[in-house]
Amino acid sequence: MLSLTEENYLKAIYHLSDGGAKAVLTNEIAESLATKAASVTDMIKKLSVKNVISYEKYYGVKLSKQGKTLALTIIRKHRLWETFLVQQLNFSWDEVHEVAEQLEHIQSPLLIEKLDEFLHYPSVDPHGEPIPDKNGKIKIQASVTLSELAPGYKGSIVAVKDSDSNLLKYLDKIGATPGKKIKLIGKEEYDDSLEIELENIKVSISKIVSQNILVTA
Amino acid sequence: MLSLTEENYLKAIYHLSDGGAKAVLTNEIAESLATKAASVTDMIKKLSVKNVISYEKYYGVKLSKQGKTLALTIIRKHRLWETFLVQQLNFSWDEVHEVAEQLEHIQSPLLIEKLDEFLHYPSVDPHGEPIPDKNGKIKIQASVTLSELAPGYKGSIVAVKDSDSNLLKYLDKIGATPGKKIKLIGKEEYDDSLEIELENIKVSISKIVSQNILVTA
DNA sequence: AAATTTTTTTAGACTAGTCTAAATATTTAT
DNA sequence: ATAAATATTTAGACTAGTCTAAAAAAATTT
Repeated sequence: MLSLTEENYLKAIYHLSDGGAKAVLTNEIAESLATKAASVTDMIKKLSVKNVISYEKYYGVKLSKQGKTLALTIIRKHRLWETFLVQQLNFSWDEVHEVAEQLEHIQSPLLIEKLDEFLHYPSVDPHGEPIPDKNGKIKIQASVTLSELAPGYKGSIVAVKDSDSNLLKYLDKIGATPGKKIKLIGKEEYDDSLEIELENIKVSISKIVSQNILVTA
Repeated sequence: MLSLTEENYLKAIYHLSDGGAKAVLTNEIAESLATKAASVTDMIKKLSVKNVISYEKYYGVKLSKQGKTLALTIIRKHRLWETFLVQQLNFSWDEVHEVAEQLEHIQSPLLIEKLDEFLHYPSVDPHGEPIPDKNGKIKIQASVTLSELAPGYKGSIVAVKDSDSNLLKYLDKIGATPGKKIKLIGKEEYDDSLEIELENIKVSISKIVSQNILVTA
């Protein structure tokens, strides 16, 4: 059984390691959790003793199989709650992140089972991110960030990476939400801003925004 | 802003003081929270500094106006979540207490507003207990415990006091749920057990059970 | 290859909440 | 009214999680 803080560390490590694929550095964790490297070192030791990560001094951290499963459970809960908040309680997609950060720590497997059923077993959350099933399996939809593509591309929006409320409000305003058809018209070499088309309307978006939009590969 | 622990103390004090009516002793709080009197003394000092209770050494604790409001907010959240779990997620009424104990600490006024609306502003929870509205107002349904009444009484069940899962399962089995019509047929002087009638079926219940059933006055 | 910079770890201190054991106050019984 | 019992508080210690400052290791630059 993990404490709330331990769960947050595990989740951060999962995201920073691209789902457990690569090792994560102490400083990366510290930055992501807005804490200090010294605190991270301490927590890493604790998590290591609990066998949810493996840890080598001055090297970094990798999730163990068990750690990965636990991280996926937390992410599953987070995304199911976000889905509930948007679909059932009429939250807008930019309002749900902070609340879901709290709800994801509620301990009750039965609750999550029943919530999943209530929502008819959704496969993606309101931001297009996949929801792990109860065994931790994720259905990955192949995607690339819009910033990696060249003019001429046609496809549709899969997901939005960042949960920042201002970004989400902006994307909502220009109609850039998961499922929408999108065309890449042009690219400005000077600042890498993109000219895109959404439902026959052309919009220009900055590089940083384009890096947060995932589209069909 | 209160910590989770502080919220639990406040809630315990609210219940033990009959809604803020009377002073509560250190030992009562300790017993109710399964902690030690010394810990209670420490916490009492903290809550006192925060002006949510008033405290006199060797005397006890009373809720301040602000403390009462905060306690009611927590109770409102608890009972709304219980209602959600039973009505929407198909929990049985004996399964909801522990989960609601966690959910009641989620901090988001918007969430509670939306949940209340989603549930169509319920006035009582699945156990018949009244749900405070957003201003902390409670609609009290006049009631007495079954144990106080004499044979010949006819009325209906208002609420069940204890949240113990085994009690609730038992009451469910004999059909003693809020709203049900009930008659008091007889009383056994030796052990104060009662003969009652629920939907034309006679059942005998023990004194301790009768003390937990609230019926219309 | 040595010097410098960056990253990570250790050492020691702090807060919230808890505990045990001892001291003190209050209540109850004689 | 005094003794005994009970309740409450204080004192000091412990854990989880955090921090700053200093030490140590690794990476980078020259």
